[in-house]
Amino acid sequence: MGDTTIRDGKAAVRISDVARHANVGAGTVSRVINGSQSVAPETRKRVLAAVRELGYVPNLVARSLAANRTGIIAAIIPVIGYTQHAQVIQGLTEVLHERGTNLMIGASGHSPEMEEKIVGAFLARRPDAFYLTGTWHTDVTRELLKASGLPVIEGSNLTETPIDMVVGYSNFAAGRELTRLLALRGHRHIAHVTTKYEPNDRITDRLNGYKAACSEFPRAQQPIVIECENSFEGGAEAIALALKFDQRIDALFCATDLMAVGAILECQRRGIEVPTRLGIAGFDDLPIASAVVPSLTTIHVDRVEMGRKIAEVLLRRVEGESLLSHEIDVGFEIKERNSTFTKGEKRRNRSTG
Amino acid sequence: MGDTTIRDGKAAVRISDVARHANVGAGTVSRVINGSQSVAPETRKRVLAAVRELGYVPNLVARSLAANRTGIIAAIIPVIGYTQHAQVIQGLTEVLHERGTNLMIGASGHSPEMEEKIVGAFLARRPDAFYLTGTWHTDVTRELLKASGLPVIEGSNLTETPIDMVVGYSNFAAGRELTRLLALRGHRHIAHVTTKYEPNDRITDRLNGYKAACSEFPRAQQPIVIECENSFEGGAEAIALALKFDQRIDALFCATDLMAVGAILECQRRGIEVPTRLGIAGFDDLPIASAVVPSLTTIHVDRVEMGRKIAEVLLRRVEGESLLSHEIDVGFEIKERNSTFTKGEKRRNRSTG
DNA sequence: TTTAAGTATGGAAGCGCTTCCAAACAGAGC
DNA sequence: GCTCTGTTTGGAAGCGCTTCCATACTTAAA
Repeated sequence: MGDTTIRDGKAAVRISDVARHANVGAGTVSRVINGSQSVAPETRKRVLAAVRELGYVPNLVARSLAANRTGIIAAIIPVIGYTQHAQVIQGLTEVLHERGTNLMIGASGHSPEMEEKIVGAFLARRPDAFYLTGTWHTDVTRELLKASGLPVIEGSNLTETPIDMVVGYSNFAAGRELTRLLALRGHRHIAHVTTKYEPNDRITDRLNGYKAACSEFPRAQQPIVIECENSFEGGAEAIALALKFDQRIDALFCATDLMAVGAILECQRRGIEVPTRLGIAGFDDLPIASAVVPSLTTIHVDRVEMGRKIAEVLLRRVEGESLLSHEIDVGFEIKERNSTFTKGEKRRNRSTG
Repeated sequence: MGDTTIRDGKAAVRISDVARHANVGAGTVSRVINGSQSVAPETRKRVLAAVRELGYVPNLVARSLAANRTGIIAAIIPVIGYTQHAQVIQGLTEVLHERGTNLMIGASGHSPEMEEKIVGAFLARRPDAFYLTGTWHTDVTRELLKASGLPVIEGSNLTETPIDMVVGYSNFAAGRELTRLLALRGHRHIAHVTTKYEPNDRITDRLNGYKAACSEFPRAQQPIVIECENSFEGGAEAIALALKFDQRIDALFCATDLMAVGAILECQRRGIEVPTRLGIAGFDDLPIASAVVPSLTTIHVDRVEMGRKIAEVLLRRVEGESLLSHEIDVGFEIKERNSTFTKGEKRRNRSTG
C-alpha cells in the first residue's frame, strides 16, 4: 500500500541500509549501536559514519520485539491534574529520559476497576516495569502484575503486603504525628476533615493516624470526622459543618491541602481568626500552602524526588539487579506554619510505624 | 537465556497457540481479533473460546511492527506538574484509553532544545501522532516532525504557520480583551505582569495583546511591563515592584493565575484593598482563582475538553481521514470576578484575531 | 613452523504479529 | 452437471531488529 509512504513520509532508513553502506553485516551495526561486545575500532568508525550519513534512527519497536524488552515504563495515577501525582511523574520522566526509557501513562480516576483495565491494556504493550499509585488495587490487578513477573512499585504510601515493592511514606504516621503536634501546641478539640468521594489508602491511613493520636491523649478526645469533597469548596463547607457540630472545635486537620486552604479562605470570608479561634492544618504542602494567609501547617513530602527514586529503583531492577528491600521509606516532614499554634519548632520524621 | 522466564513470569500465550487450540491458522485468529474481513461465525466463536480459555493477550509490540502502527500517541508538555498542561493530558488520556490507544509523555521543562531531544527519542518509537505544547519549536523539531509525515497538533495557542495542525485559542486576543475589559470597567493605569524565566509563545502573545489594547485607548496608555518569576512568590514581588515604579498603577493584569493569586495574597498581607486600591486579573482560571478572597478575574479555557478534542482529531487523522482545517479555535471566556471593578457582566469570545 | 586461544564478523534464525496470495469450498445460475 | 462468482481459510512472507553460531583471522606461546 502506497499508504505506508504517506504515513511515514520518506521511507525510514533501516539497519540493513546502514550495513550495506558501511560494508558490514547487520549484526555488526547492531553491536556498534548497542555498544555491546567487541567491534574493531576501525569498523566501529565506519558504521558510525554510515549512521550519520544516512540519518539512521533505530526502530525501537523492532528492537523491542527482538530484544524482548521495550524500554517503556508504565505509570498509573488517579488524576494527572493533581499536583501531588503529577510531581511524582515529573521526577520519573526526568530520570527515565536520561536513560533512554520512556513513560506510558494512564489515569485511573480513583477507580480500582479502571486501574485494572489500564493495567490489562498496558501489559499488552510489554512495558519493562510498572508504577502504581497507592496500595489499594483489585485482586485481578495484583494477580496480573504478579504473573507478569515485572518489577512493580506502589507509591505514596507504605504497606506490609506490596505486590512487589513500595516507595513512599507512612500516611498513618504522618496523620498521627501532625495530630499529636496540634495537641502539643495547645489545640484541644481537633476535628479531622476527610474526603467524601475518593476513598483511598492514603486518605484512610491519615484518618487512622488521627484516630490513633486521639486515643492516646490523656483526656482521650473522641475523634470528630467530617466528610467533604476534596476541593477548595469542600474545605469551605467543612468550616460550616464543624462549627455547627460543636462550637468547641478549635482545630481542623484536613486530609488534603486543597480542603485546608479552602477552609482558611472560608474563615477569611467569615471573619474567623486563624489560628486564634481555629487552627487549620493540611497535608501535601502544595505551593499554595506557603503562599496563603496565614500560611498553612502541613505535611511535606518531596514527591519529585520520590519519582526520581522510583525511576532509579525500577531501572535497576530492569537491569536485573535484585532488590535490597521491598520497602523504601522516603519520610515526611511537618511544616509548621502560621495556621496553627506554633512555637517555631521544626520536626523531621521517619515513618516510624 | 532462562532470564526470559524470569522477566516474563510464565511464558506468554502466542497467537499460534490460540490458532492450534482452535484448529485454525494464525491468520484467522488475527482476523477475528482485529474484527477485520470475513470470518465464518462458527469459526469466530471457536477462536474467541480459545482466546478466553488460554487467556491470550495480543503482543502489541509485535502487532506494531507488523502493522506499521503502534497505537501510541506522543505528547510533550513543559512541566507535568502544571495544572493547565496536566488538564490537557487528562482529557487526552480519557479519549485515547477508550480507543485502545496509549499515551507516551515527556516534559520539556520549557526548553525547545529539550523538546527537540524528546521528539527525536519519541520518533524512534514510531508513535502514530504527536501533541506539542505551544507553537515555538526549534527548526530541527519542525523538520523532524514534518519529515515523519505524522499528524501533529500544537496546542494551547494559535499560529498562522503550524507544523501540521493547531488546537487552541488566541492568547493575543485573550490578553487584549481582558485588558480592554479592565479599562472599560474603570481601571486607568493597568500594568502587565509577565514571566521572567519561561519565555514562550503563550505568555508573549498575552503580553502583546495587552500592548495592543493599551495602544488603542483614547488616552493611549504607555504599557507598563513587570517581569517576575511565575509563582505565588513572583506575584507577591510584582506588587512591590509595581508600587515602587508608579503609585498611580491601579490594576495588575498578570499573565498567569499563579502570579495573580500571589499578588492578591500579598495585598492581603500589606493591607492593600483589592479591587478598590488595586485591581488584579489573571489568566488560566486555576481552581484557586475562584476560591481566593477576593475571587480572581481571569481567562478561562476548558483544557480538559481541549485535550479530548485533540485526541479526537488526532485519532481521526490516524484513521486516514483528511483534516478539514489546520486550525481549531476552542475559544476562551473571561471570568469576571471580584478582584477587579465589575458590573457583573459576562462575555464569551471566539478568538477573533 | 605449528598450535591454541582469543577476537572480529557475517549471516541465519527468530521475536509475534499482519497481510497478501492462492486454494478450497459453497451456492447460484444456466 | 458445469461454470462462475464470492466467501472463507491456511500459510508464507515480511515488519526491523537482536543474538547465536560458525567461520575467518590474529597473535602469542611452544
